[in-house]
Amino acid sequence: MSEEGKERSLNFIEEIVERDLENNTHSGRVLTRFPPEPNGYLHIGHAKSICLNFGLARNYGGGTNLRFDDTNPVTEDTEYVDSIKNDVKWLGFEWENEFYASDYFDELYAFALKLIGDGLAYVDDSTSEEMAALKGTPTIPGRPGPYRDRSVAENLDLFERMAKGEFPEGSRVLRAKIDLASSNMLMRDPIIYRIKFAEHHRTGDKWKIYPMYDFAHGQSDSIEEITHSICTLEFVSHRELYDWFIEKLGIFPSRQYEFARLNMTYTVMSKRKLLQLVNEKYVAGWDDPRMPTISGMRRRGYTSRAIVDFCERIGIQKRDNLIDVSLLEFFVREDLNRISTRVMAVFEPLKVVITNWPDEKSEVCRVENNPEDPESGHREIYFGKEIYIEAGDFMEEPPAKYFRLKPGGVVRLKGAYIIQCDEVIKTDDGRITELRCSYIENSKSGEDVSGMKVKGVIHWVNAVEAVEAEVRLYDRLFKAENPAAEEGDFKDFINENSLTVVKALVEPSLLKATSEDKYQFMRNGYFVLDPESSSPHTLIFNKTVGLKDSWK
RNA sequence: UGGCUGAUGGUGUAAUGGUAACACAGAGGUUUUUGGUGCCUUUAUUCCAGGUUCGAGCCCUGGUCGGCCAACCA
Repeated sequence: MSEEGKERSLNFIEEIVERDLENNTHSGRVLTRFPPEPNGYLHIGHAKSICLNFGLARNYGGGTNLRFDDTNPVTEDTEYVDSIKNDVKWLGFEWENEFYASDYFDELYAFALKLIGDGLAYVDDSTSEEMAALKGTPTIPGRPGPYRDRSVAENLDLFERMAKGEFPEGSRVLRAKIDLASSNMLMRDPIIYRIKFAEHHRTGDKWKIYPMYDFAHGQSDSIEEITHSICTLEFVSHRELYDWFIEKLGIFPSRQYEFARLNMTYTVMSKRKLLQLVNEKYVAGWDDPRMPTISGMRRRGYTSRAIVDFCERIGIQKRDNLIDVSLLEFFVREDLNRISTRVMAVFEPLKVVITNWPDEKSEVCRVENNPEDPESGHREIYFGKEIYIEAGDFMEEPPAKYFRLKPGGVVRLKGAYIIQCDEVIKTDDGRITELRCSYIENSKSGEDVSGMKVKGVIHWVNAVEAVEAEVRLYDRLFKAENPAAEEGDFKDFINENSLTVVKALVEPSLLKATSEDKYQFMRNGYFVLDPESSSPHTLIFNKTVGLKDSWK
């Protein structure tokens, strides 16, 4: 993937992998995993993790398991499983195996039994308040509770009966017996199993007890013989526990490494917050084009290539970061510029009548589909007596250096003729309703022998063949650069103008658009058909991102 | 006030004891039948204080500042 001749420097995880390869750790095998919890849709932060995990495997001849971390039946659902699989595939990655932590519930249960047998786990009947009180604080060590020294036999009996559903939810837990005085709070006898009677999306009502993250994740890694288990920084303090279980259980020594999660300006990146936006209807759903979700970005017209390029550019590190969303947009534009079909669409139509054009005459114009791609060919559009231009492309009293249309001025109609503005028609109250222009006869695009030099080129649509379309314009979802870091509720910083809907007139070639096709509405931005459209009668386009605009 | 972890332009990322570089963003120019693209130029960086060294962004010591940890979430 790196440019030839010049070697890309390795990030710290690649260095670890290369060192392991050199030392023949795990016989030179590299197996990573991507472990989402199916309780929400994937976002751009997950894309970073996906690119890391799958990219590592790809570069070092290994594989990546997709493993759903489904240990909490209360929040998880198959809808999320399906969306996650779809998003990973769309990003262009293939997993070695599709696994579920719930596949391992029997083994995990056996692991718990072993710990109890070894005197390393016990059943605690305390309430969560009592437990919290006995746990101490970071500066005050915890104290043992009354159940800590139960016999192995009693623990075994109680735990088996928990599993059978003999005790009510929340009445007892299984805890690892480690060190109540540890400076790491997670080592102060962490809960490893709790009672829940909820229906699990895969195991149904088979289980009445479910393992906690710390007693499922690392063990799942071990069972699959994952060599490099990569997660985000907030799990650093879990690593001590992760290693403790591997040692006490005597299972495959997977190793955990942590990197900084992605943060991006003007959005939020936690599933909890995104779920709130969905549930409280601030957005239309997880795939709302304003969401930082993979599905939202896809619907908005972002390409997987742009997202993958972005993830590669931002790198992997351990320091906290807040990445400028304009970097993502740069990669989106870069990709779209080379692949999108150029078309014309007018958002705020201003009627132009070509006075010296014969009434019924329609003339074909041949326009390039994509100047960046010689293979893309041309298409035909028709020029006629009555057209629409963008209202903003005409100014009655323009500032200096304005080189679009003005009274008495000339402008090139993209792909067609040069016109001159002869007359401005207004209502009584001064509103401009129509322009009367004349075209320059021998100035047609491609066969221009007029000798005129025209600085301005504007887009247009022919009144008789233009098609109406709804266009959804998006702005950032939040007004604050880092809403999650602001004081108070992040929702107070929602940008209430993040969606603007306009009616546009577009060229008829758009009638056959699909949501796979990427378009550039010339001089405006990149657009994609929304899946809600039912062509040909309700065309709906999403604005992916605007063109850069150096005119102000 | 415990433990863990981190600190390089506005934002990211490199430089692995030897000239602080690349990208984005900003500014300016040029080309252009998109005020797009391309091309060129430009602004701006090692948290602080000591130490080791011929030489420190990098190593050592001490500070400062940020993040994470006291869910029957992951």
